[in-house]
Amino acid sequence: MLTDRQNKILKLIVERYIKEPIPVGSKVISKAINCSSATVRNEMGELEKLGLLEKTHTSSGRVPSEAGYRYYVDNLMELKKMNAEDMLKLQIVFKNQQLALSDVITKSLQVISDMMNYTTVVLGSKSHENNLKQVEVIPIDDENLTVIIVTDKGHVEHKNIRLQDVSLDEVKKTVSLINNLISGTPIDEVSKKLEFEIKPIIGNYVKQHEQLYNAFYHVFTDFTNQEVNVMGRHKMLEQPEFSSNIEKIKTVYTKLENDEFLKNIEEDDANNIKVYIGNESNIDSDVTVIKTKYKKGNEEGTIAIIGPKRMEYDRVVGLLEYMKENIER
Amino acid sequence: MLTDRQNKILKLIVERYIKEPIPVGSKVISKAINCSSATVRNEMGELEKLGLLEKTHTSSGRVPSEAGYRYYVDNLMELKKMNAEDMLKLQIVFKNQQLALSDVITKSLQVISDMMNYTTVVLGSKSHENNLKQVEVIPIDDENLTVIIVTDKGHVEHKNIRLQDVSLDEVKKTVSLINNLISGTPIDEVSKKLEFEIKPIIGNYVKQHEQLYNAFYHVFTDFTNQEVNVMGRHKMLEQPEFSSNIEKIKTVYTKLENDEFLKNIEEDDANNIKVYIGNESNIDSDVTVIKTKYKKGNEEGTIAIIGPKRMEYDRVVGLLEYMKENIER
DNA sequence: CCCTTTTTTTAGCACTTGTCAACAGTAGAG
DNA sequence: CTCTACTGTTGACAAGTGCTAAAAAAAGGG
Repeated sequence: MLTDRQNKILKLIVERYIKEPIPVGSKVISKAINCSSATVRNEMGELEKLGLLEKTHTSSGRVPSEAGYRYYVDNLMELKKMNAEDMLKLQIVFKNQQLALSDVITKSLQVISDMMNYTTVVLGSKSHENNLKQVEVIPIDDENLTVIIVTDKGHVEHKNIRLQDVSLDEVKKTVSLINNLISGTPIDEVSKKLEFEIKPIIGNYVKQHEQLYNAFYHVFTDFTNQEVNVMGRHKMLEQPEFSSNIEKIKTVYTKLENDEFLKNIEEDDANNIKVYIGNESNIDSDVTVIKTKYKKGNEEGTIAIIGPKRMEYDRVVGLLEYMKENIER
Repeated sequence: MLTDRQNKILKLIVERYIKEPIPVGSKVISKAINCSSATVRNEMGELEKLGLLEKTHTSSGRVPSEAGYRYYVDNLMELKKMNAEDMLKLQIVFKNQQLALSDVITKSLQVISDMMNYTTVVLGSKSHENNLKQVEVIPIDDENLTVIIVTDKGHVEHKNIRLQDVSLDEVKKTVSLINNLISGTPIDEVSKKLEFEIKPIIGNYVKQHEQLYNAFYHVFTDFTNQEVNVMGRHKMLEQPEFSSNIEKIKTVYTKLENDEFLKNIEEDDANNIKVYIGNESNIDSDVTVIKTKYKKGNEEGTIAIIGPKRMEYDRVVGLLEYMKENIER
């Protein structure tokens, strides 16, 4: 357990370092807490022994360690209220009644990325959690048609397919078969069910049944198994810890462009706000991910803010809380 | 007009520099053309006077200038045939009969990005060139529904909207009004026509006509005015000219993430393959864009490959020619 | 006051260029 | 056939540049 003074010092160091990424020395702190710099040095030494601070080299100021940030987030941080201006910007998006929920979320995270200068991510619900609700087709011309798939969680997706020598009537019959026989099935299992429950039936009355089956088969296997939306990737470039290290930029950017990778953000099923600091983020030792799940009716997903380890934790956590609240009611 | 020997030297320098980004000196060339290095130096001096070569500093080897690359592309380059392996990879995509054309193109450019290690871009046709063909609605639940818009160029898009206290019947009537009265209109002008031709009519029989009108209005104003698909942005990071210069990475990446910006690639309406070298690319002095339009039936768009100025022009142009051929037949 | 890191300075190395004088081959005039 | 003037080529050398590693100086904190 830390003393009050140690807590105070640690908090000061973390917040100062977040403000400006230069190691903070004992002098600056001593002024702020009315102690001699020597006293502060002793306390800093103690905090270093506890693994909460570290030095970049033998004789520099201290920098928070990963554990230091963790301790700060868990024990010292005071949530920051949003300022009126930022709140207004978000309310404009929220108040737009015509927008579907998923669009509201995407747009507001776009706004957040710009106002916080961090990268933001929206993850939809996974396909195995989505059940097929409805399939519709719209003919485009004699060869092409659009298939629309609606899931019970409100996820809608469309795909264009090409069919030769298949009549629209045959397609419509097949669609109504699918709607009657396998709606309610998790999207992931639809293609399997198509094979065993639909293919045998259409084999009897559709000439090009193999082709028709194949087309629908691919529509469902290609179904986005989880929507991933990343906003403001380049905000990461502005962070000084990256703009001086090309290798880091490469690894971070490659991960930020890999949807499959970003899906891992959702690994934790907790409903509250989670903070993954440095290596915990699985992206880079200098990256922090803050995320939360949201759930409104039967729609759910994850929103995340990605920034440097030196991120403004108090502002971001406060903001995410505000977002979650606004989404869920 | 350049002499044969000058052409030969310029070609050697460009190709060598493309292979490895180090200024090429007179010795290397002298070996390749059976001349003394002094002779080569004389010729190189001549080429520099003509503005085709330049030096990085007073006493370094020569590097092609922008005009040098231009001359190479226009006069010296011999198109390279694709190797069998690469061709096979693309044929797998092309041979997939069920895929709609736009999906074939996107997928094959994804493949190309991986095999060439360049960034690739697909631009769809612009919204003002697309005319509304058909609108459909699919009810999701009592508040939400999906609107599907189909254009005459085969572009399909769907949007989810929320309507309160509007009956499905009213929506369907409105949709059939739209289909009857304003299909054929350029997408850009649909919202205007909605106001003058649809709004007055539905005002008579729909209670929440304002809301209904607003929803459709936004569906059309939010219609993607041009689809932009970028693949393999991070390939740019691997290029040595960028990985040693953070500023360049920032500017290039910010532009590569800005869809509005990328749309400028299509400025030129030419149908053949166009090469924009360095500053001509409008992205960065070290970036080259090679692009071509394609047109198949009533679908059209632009595909582009973006790489360093030091890009393998012969391979890329050959590849784009192959792509264009395969798409258009 | 001591100590370590960081920055600046310095020196040496490897490389390429430009220049110049010598040289070889060619074509035309006498 | 020979002489001459000219052009293009060659080898050698001095000068300039960037890069690297080592040494020296400066800065900042304990």
